[in-house]
Amino acid sequence: MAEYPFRKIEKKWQKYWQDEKIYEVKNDAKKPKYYVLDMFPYPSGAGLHVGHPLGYIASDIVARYKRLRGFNVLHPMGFDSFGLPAEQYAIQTGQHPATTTKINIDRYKEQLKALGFSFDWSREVRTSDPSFYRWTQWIFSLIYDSWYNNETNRAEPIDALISKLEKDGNHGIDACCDENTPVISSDEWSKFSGLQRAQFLLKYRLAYLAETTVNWCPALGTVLSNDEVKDGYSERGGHPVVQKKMPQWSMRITAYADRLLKGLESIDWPEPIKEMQRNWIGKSYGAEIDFQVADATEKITVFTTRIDTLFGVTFMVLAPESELVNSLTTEDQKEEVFKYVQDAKSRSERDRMSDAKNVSGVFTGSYAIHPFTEEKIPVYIADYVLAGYGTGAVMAVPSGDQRDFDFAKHFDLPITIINEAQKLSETTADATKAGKIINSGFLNGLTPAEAINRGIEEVTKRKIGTKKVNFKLRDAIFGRQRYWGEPIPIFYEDEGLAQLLPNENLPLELPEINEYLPTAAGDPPLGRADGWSFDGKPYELSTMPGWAGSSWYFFRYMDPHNANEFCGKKALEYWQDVDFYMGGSEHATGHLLYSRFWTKFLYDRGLITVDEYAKKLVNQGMIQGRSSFVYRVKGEQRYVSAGLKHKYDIQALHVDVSLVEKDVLDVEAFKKSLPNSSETSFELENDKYLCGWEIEKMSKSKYNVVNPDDLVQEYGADTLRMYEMFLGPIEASKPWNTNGIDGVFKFLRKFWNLLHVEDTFSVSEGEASKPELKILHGLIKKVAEDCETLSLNTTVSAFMVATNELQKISCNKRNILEPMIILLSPYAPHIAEELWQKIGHNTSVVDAEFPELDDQYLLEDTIEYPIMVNGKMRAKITFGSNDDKEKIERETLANEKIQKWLEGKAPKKVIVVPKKIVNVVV
RNA sequence: GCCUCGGUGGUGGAAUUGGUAGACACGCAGGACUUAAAAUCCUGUGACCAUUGCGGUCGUAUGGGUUCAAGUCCCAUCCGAGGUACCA
Repeated sequence: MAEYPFRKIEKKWQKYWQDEKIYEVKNDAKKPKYYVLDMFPYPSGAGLHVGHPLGYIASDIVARYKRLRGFNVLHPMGFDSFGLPAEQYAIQTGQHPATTTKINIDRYKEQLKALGFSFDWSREVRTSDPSFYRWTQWIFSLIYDSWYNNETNRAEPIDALISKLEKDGNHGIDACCDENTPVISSDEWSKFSGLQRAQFLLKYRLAYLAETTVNWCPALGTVLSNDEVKDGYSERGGHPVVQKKMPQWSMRITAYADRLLKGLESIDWPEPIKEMQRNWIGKSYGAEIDFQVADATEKITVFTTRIDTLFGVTFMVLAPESELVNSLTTEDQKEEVFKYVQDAKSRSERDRMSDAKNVSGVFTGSYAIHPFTEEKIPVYIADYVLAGYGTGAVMAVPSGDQRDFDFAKHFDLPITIINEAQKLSETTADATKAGKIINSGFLNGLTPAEAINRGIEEVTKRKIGTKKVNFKLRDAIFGRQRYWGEPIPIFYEDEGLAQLLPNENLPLELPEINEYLPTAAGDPPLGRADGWSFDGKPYELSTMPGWAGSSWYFFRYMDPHNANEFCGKKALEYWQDVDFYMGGSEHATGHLLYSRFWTKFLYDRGLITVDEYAKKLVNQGMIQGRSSFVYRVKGEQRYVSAGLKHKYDIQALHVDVSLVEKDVLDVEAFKKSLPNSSETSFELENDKYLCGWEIEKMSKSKYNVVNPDDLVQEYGADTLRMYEMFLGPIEASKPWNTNGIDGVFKFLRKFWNLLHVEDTFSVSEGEASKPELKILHGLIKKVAEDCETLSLNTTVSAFMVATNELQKISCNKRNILEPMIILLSPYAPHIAEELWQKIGHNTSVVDAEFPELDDQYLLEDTIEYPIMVNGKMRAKITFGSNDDKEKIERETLANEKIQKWLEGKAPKKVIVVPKKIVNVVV
């Protein structure tokens, strides 16, 4: 068998593809378009590991497949190159983030090119490139210059709002805006000063500056968005995060909450992602109800989704941050309340969460009056009520809500049953919606669903409440107190009035600074830049968050070199949207939500033709590492094999996976890596040192990182590509394991040898036989189906089977092998290209046509009929050829044959399954 | 706690959606070639029993159910992964 010279082949074709610009794609309106997109990577210093390319390989297969199918395929790649790690590195080393970013990008590109992807590198984008971020800034300006009109249900230019204000004031304007926006008349508007107008408009702008409670990370010296905080720690670096009030640039994503929710119905995204976005948006239907405070003018407004439990309310609770706290606290309680509120303020988000099980709270001294029973109910303050959700106050129904229940038990407050089906224990409430309402005045006898409607009706009638929809979604904080991000194109007038930098001054490029730390005064790093001002008026010092550039980059690929627009009209009309988007599910509530938001915004402003940018999304699973362990006897320089470890008191240590093959440690190599190797001894089993293993996240510190470069060197890119697909379904997370890669390599070598005799290329010109055609067409069908449904792992198996079969019958016919090369090309492009050329073509295999499927070869020439005896399938009778006109005849025949077969068997009961027989497809 | 997926040989995983479970690959065992090893090729490989009769029994986390027929559908339980969390 001839060797398959993968190293030579892969080098040769990668050069050819680059030199001949094979993968460059034109905005060619004659062909139907297909846009295959990968989530662009953040170029980290560690380079690619084998987990990264999984998605890229799958999408590359789809891209190549679609190209064979006659589509004009856009398949670009770029880099999300602003971000924290480069800046952290800069702080430590003083190296400019741009420098390290460039080094990392070069390495990524080299690694990606070695894998033979069909990316059109001429369309590469980098978010940190001024020619790119000038358009990120431009979009920011546009968002700043817009407001959300609830009547038309879309974003509109702020000018439209201004003319409305000039005419009628803001009375009757239904818009998304700051909650505390006063109603003003046109007269008042006209009397406003410039500053007042600007401040007023900020309440409406979709990008706005406002005093907000933010997630502040002291260690990173910046604010973080909700999705960047995990369990009270920063996602990057794992530093504690606290709540802090400060003026911040924000984006009014809440204006789009409903449309972001509704849009999910129209896109083919994985259900878990949609579910996560739904939960994140968190729409809930309910009502707001006012509770009058006894002997006072104040009212407490609460939001509830369970107005049917209204008569179960026995107390009320305010958030510590609630504005009502001061006015409702009585003189006696002042000290206690003050202490509690201070305490709540000083605790970090993390502390509050870890403390969730401990019930805490304090009585204000005030009472509210239940609107229906007129009873006096105490008003408490507790930190389980969140200031940021609903009204920051709740009506507590201890019988139906666990938190209220715990609180009531702790403070010995009454608990009223309001549903006949409620079953309370000493420790649990029951939120049932099963039974009928009891003890509830006019709601008695209704089901909870009926009672909710009836309740809303009643409070509306009495003008003490209204139907209300609430969202969990918060506006997105847009400023970051960091250096390595897009500067926000805003400068400030003398009175502190924010002004947009005129578009002709974009891009506003990042200035050079001497150090990447906050200034002595605590300002962001940009405060260090000399002359960071527009005509002497200081620029905004914070930069944009990581998600800014990634929220629209997919449009830039359509027209990446356009110097006049973010993307040309023609390009947008042609490419429209992404047909196939591949990436990780970790971006569900970050990038994947923000980018939908920006898309809807751009759509509203008439800049694009779609309001969802990705028709189909596929999540590739995460590839975990398989860490290997050696076992050292505690206190000794002695290592024992895994099977013997139970005999000793041992310590498990990570060992570099490159020293381990099939769980057997290369003892000599391991010895070399130890400092005092001469004193080290090893206890083996069966002359081998066996390692233990564990599945963990792939990371440098666990010594379990498998680098694709090594595998490409050893087996070739084609083998690695097919092996990664062979590993299992693309969506599944799985540990990396190189053990099976030999099988795939053998397959490619076998395929190579179908077209070679010894080292000489050889195909025959004979007519293909029916069995040969059957193998080919079976594979055509399989590849086509699998590329559409993305079950790429089974395709690799199908290739192996087909190749084995062809080898067995020594088939080397051109008519069979030429189409097979085309079928193989999306998966193993280098070998396909080489064979394609050898078989006599002088164009690239990417320009080939996908072989046409001829069903006739796939029809069975025999049909099997099942014979059931006593409920078990006992036999199958095989007969007949597959001709349509014989169908009926055969069915009759089937029954006859079955009867005949049964003769002499004397069965007790015979069931012939008609469904199956009828269903046999001819 | 809640939501969403999952649980199939020694391992990764197939199974046309209700029709002979375990394709394909790894691993393992045996054989061929070799002085030998590696490489390569061939054969076997779910478990148990019978293997001088070509077979039988049990098997898709567990327990029930529907059906002539269940890995697949229904109910309950257990376990694992991911998401989310005082969201009223």
